[in-house]
Amino acid sequence: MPARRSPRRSPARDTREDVFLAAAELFSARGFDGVGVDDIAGSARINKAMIYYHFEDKLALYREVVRDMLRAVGTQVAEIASRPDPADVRLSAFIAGMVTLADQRPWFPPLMLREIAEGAPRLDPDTIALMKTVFIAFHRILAEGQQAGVFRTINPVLAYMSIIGPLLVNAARERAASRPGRVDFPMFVDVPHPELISHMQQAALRLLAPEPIRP
Amino acid sequence: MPARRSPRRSPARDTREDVFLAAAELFSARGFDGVGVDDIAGSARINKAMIYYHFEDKLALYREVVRDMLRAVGTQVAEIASRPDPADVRLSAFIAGMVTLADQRPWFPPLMLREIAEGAPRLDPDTIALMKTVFIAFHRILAEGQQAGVFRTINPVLAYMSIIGPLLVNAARERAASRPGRVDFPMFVDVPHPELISHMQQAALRLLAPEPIRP
DNA sequence: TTAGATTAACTAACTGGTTAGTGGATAGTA
DNA sequence: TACTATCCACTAACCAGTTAGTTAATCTAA
Repeated sequence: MPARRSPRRSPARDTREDVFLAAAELFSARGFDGVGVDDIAGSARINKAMIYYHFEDKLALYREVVRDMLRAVGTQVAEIASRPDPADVRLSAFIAGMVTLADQRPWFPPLMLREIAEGAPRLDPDTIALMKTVFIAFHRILAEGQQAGVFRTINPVLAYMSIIGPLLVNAARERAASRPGRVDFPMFVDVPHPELISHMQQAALRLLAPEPIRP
Repeated sequence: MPARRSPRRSPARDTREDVFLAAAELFSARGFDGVGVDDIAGSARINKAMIYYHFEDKLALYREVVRDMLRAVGTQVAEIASRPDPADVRLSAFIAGMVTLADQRPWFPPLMLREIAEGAPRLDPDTIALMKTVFIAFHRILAEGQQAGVFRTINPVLAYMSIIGPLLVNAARERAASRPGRVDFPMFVDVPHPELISHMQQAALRLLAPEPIRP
């Protein structure tokens, strides 16, 4: 029998990793329901069946992407929160860390915004627990800063929103703008990361400063 | 010529409106691709074909939801921006107005976050233009405040993100928390709107205050 | 003032295309 | 040979959109 199969892919490639990255990219851009398993297979240049060989199903693949990203964020911010530095320094590091993580995993912000928008109905309890970790790390910095007198009294949830909200929205906006087929929007300009970081650090410190702005 | 009649089988029920509201609710919760036309029909308790009787197709229905919402936001913030009040007063009104609008059209924030996350690839130029309107209104308040010396120099895009980011994320978070099948999250607590408004107004004024926070 | 004509509003059942997931075969490797 | 990685071809379910036909409110004319 003559072999009618197409040639095998070179073993140097890590198929599982290829699938993961393609899935992260696509889920980030179009959401869970907006991406077909065939799309992922095509983007990763592998056969669709390989996805089911390496992952249980589409949902498990999606969860793995989200879990990977939340694990990275969670461990990093927990480390920052437990440093011996003063709270305002740790807060600045928290912000810089978030920007860096969004740079390393650019699919993180849009994916996160979607999960917030729909109340994370697809995530398992373990992954939800990782989301909590990030808030808890922020809350620790805030509470210790308040005890030390460098931060004012403030609703922690609102403070958290005021910091991660702009970071997520800005990152998602930039990412969407950089994708092909983007929309012409005066708002869709590039902001250099150093400028973004110092803006957000300044905004956070102004938000939390104990004295009123105009005595 | 005889006047065109306006027959209504059962005047108590407006089918088109029912479809619109069901679609807004579902698109907001699950996104364009996460909602089937059958879902909308079922939720509105009408036959699926009626959706195609009242709207061109699924995409046209989606666009109508987004356009309605952006029109309301656009006209309201344009009106606020053109008031004779000082810039800081207008900025506070801008924030209060956004919260009120999110209250009247609760599907607005999640839908908007999704559109930001994916770069609004489904929206037509007219709808995009409405999005620009909102930014332009904010920009006008900011620029006039800077000229009057009540606001400091700041990147307008970052300032915009710093204000609408928390508003959108917070509203989406609250909405997701109130939906059935929600997730248990310490962050998912209710924040009363007056508290939210005054927090965001204070945050915005602190962000834009000309003097450094610690002289 | 009533018998038909007209039309908006509606329904049930269908169609053609798509999608998540599978079964089974093949090839490289230890 | 046994095991792992890979691909082809298929299926069952689903989903956007259509079609043919029904119902009832209003209009027209004798």
